[in-house]
Amino acid sequence: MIDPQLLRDSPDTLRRSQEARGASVQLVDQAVAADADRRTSIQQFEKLRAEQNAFGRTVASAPSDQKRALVLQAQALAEQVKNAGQKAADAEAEFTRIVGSIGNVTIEGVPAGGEDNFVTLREVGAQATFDFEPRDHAELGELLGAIDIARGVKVSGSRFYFLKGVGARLELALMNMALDKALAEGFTPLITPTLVRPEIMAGTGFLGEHSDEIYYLPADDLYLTGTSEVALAGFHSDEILDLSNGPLRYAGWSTCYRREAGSAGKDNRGILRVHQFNKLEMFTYVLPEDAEAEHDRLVSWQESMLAACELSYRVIDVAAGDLGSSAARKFDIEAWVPTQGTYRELTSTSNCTTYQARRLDIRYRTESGKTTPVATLNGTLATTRWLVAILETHQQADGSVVVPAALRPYLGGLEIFEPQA
RNA sequence: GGAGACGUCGCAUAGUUCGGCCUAGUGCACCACCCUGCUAAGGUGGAGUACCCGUAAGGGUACCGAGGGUUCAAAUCCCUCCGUCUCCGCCA
Repeated sequence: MIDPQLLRDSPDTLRRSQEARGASVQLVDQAVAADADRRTSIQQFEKLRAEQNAFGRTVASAPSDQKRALVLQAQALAEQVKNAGQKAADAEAEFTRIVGSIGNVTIEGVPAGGEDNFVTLREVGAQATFDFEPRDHAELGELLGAIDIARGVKVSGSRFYFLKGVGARLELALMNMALDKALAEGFTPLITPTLVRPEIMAGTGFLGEHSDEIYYLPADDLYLTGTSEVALAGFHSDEILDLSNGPLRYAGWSTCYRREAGSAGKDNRGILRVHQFNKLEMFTYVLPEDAEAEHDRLVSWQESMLAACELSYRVIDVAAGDLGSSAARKFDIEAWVPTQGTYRELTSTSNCTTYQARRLDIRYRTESGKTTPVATLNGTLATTRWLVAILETHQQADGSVVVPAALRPYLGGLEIFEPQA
């Protein structure tokens, strides 16, 4: 949720942000009107309620012969209070609905426009070249006995797979390397629930535009999370945090589930786009004024992971129209995928400023003792998808794959994945 | 899965019998000041969260796990949900 104060003080800021996102500018004016409406109806209700409270005390202390008449009067007042209360509740709900649909205010410098309007901040590492016809990761995975797509489909349907042998080991190695990286930076590791309640899913903003991306279990009224961000953000919901010793940083590991509705026919081959994968996610709670610096730190940690995997990549500043509603700015790191001749997203890191925290009621105390929302940020440190880029980038003519040096300690010293006979 | 108990302002507790004297008492911890010659004790006062009005001082409303209901009036009565604990059963 945006800061309601901003709505009153500088609605133009919000209008510009909505415009950059390609979202409704008119929504801002509706919100301003709903805010005014809400406040007058609250005033009316509270005034009546105060009268009723005062009257109640006279009724209680009145002699019994007067009580009957007083109660009669009180009944009329109660009716008015009830109506005013209903009106106030309705106005509040309407205000919340409208304000809730306004996206976070984008940060100065975020490119306007849609998916294709991103700005490339930097390209790092040479793109792999081969003096043979490179195999794609699906083929390599089969050759190495690392990925078994056919059996995944047999057991669970399309977009499911088994990681097997060195494939399973590579994924665990990658996750462990990422975890060590996180530990070195002071993160607290968390293994998070992947089934969450509706309030938590709604609080993190995933039930809005992404709702048909999410698996839902009606028998239990629970949602399967598409990222541990959901549980990590919910972790401190309704709490007042102490950030005086610096940011709270969590590294959450979990399996992620995505329906991939609407992407039928897209990335059908291999494990680039699947219904289930694993991810190590960074999530940090920081003071609002430190959020942008923290965002840069998250990106640099991600970059060091890609560098450790010896991948070629670019960092992009995602355009306003392609941000989720919670994000004020988002950097994606995309790795070069040789057989596709293009960059594909391996990580994403969002600065949600105070937007997500306001909805989840996560605050800290300022020096004056007032409570105010914290800023939250999240970013990927490793996912199953990385296997695609790692396998393809480091392949050799015979179908073997050289293991990046940094990963070897996590694979018992294994230096090369050999094709199976 | 069966049976039962419980959820109160940081922590601990009172209040729920029989609705109004609860604007929720008390202890501990906390903050400020006072007193006291010293690691202690005592005194006075303050202190929750959110929202509304107000430049402010201040005033008001709501909150007793959550949401509904009954009532002139709900911590207290009724319903639903969530959670915790104990015992039994079953099973990793």
